[in-house]
Amino acid sequence: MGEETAGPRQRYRQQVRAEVLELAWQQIEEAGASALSLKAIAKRLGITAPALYRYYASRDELLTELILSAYRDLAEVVEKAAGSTVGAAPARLTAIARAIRAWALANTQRYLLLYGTPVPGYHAPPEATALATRILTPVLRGFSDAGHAEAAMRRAMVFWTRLHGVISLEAAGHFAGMPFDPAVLYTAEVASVVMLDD
Amino acid sequence: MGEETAGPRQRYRQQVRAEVLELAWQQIEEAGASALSLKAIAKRLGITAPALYRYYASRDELLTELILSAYRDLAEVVEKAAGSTVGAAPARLTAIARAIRAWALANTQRYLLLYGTPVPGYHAPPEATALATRILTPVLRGFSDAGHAEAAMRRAMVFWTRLHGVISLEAAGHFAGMPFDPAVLYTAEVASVVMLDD
DNA sequence: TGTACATCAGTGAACGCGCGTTCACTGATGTAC
DNA sequence: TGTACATCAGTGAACGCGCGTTCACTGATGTAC
Repeated sequence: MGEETAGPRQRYRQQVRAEVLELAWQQIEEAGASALSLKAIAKRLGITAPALYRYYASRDELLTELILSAYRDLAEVVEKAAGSTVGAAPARLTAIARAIRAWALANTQRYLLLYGTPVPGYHAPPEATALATRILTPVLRGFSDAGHAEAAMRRAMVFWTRLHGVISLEAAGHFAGMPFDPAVLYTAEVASVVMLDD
Repeated sequence: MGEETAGPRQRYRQQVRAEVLELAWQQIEEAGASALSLKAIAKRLGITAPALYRYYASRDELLTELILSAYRDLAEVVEKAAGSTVGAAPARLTAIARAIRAWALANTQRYLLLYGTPVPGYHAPPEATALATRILTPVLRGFSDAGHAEAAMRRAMVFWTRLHGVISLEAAGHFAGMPFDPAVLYTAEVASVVMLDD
């Protein structure tokens, strides 16, 4: 009790914590997750490094917070896309796929932090796995209209891997040398799995 | 001229260069590419760090050598798989796909170095792009049996992205929380693109 | 075969850098009476 | 409304660490005569 009536200090705390996250994202977006540095964030905040420890206990805790908030962000995007689309399942799945790609391209490093090469030495908390499945839930629901549970699961996995295949290569810049438009490829891949029947 | 008659010093040089690469791979396989450290390699070689500069001019040059040799390695694997399979194109493509996955799982970090999140601050040389297309060439040839060039190209890209989708998520450990066998999924995905017709 | 010289692998000390993290402290802000 | 006290955000100095890289050097090895 007393937690819901946050005093001015609590409010300030939350605000600075959010600012730290924001600056951390900027830093990651510029140079990748392994370049995340508490000292650099402190400098940009106009604060000395030790002061940061008032808000995050360690670099790992900050990284955890970043990953969880990215998962939550993406989960909301996916759920919103699923919710705002009326009509049949295929249309809903297509909307989800589009939303994911848009989010991934707008937040390249954030996407790679979630689904790319793992940060060496860092182990994600169990909560991350829970959020990852939460993101897949609307997809699973989209496929469960027709067929039994196991078939729906398999198609959800195909949905995930096919989309990730295009997005991750694009986000990592590996399409640079290829004479092919990833957007066109993506649309085709989405259709391939949404229309799939077996 | 005179290059082909390598003296003992030249031979020794090449041998140490190869040893350095080997230790670098071990290091990368253990802690990711961003953990690559000249000092650590030197220590493992039983040599002081400055001595390494006799063999590689900088960390970047070593990284370039690592990336190029990984590309060459994978290219050989793919070409060998393509060459040793007699018969129709689908069988050849399936063999290629199997070889790629086997290589990727045996050399997780090496695969991620080529196709995963790019190393921050490092820019691959143009030669890398050439090797990347060389790897795709047997795939392209496998699809060019039927259809015009552009269609073959598109199917090669689909081959690439679908396989990468499964492999990269598996290599990065993102299948851990999923109730699905990536090997089964991979086989199905390979079949999906090899059998594809449109 | 023996000697003089050139080559060059490897050493040890040192550089400047940025990192995460600790510690004892100051001083402003909020709270209780 | 005014004062005394507690809280706690932020400071500054310092720690140990590992990094890439340079420099002048030593000493073993290969080469030319």
